[in-house]
Amino acid sequence: MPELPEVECIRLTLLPHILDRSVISVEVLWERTLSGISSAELRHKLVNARFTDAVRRGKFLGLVLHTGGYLVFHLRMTGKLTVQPVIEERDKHLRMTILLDNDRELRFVDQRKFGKVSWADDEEEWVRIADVGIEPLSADFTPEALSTICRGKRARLKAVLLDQRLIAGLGNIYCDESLFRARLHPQRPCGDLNENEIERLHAAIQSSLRKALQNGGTTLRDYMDGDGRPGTNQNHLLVYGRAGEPCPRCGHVLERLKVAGRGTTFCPQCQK
DNA sequence: CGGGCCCCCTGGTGGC
DNA sequence: TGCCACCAGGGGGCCC
Repeated sequence: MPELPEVECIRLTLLPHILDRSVISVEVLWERTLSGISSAELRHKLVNARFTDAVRRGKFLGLVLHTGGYLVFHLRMTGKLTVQPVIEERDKHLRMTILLDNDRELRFVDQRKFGKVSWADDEEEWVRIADVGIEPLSADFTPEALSTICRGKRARLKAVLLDQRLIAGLGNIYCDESLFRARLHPQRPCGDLNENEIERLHAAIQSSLRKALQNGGTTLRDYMDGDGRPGTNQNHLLVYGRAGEPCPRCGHVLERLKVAGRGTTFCPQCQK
């Protein structure tokens, strides 16, 4: 499940492959992958346009064209974006492919069909589509900023961390990892945190995301970067997917519950 | 405001 | 070996 670190790794690995490449043709194999635009319209926007940049907001990836337009991706659960030689065999879950001017294709593969591709005519529209909260690795994300987000809220901590309108890019994996690192219970009412707990949570969010970035993302089943390579962060997860195993901090058995509709792994001993 | 549920999907799992 | 119910999960929508 691509979250902020995975989308960022895809952005970084994709960029050198698409930079200054022009679009020859566009093929949409599953029309419902598109959101807010038809394949005919998208073809019209893309053919002969040249990629100039790749940007990210939360889990949204924007590939920028020289026309000022943005090809916008949200990978949701199983979306994958790679650039590969056109002669290479196509995955059976290929949903869209864009032929570049160097005999390579930008391919969007998405087994579960939850992923979405959309289009923004300009930066303003991109900002409107990728309308999410503060970037947790930006300079703006200070303990004070986190405190403001949490203040007065009665919602559970995990629900707040998962809310993309508040903090951008955290999904189930990095929520559980961050809460464990911060030694905070996922069901704690958000507004109850004291200053020290806010600081712990702030540091934990940043360190779990930075570590995942360093490790090239977490590959549980599907994730791969723009070069088609898996990440290694799955070997460094502390609690996610480890229910029933001993807590790496205290040895108590890690437990699983449902919070905000998501499977949640935590240590009942360490996380208060 | 917040929680719960459904829906979109597919493939893996476990029960019979 | 086969069949089928069930589950996971990001996010939007809806209801209470």
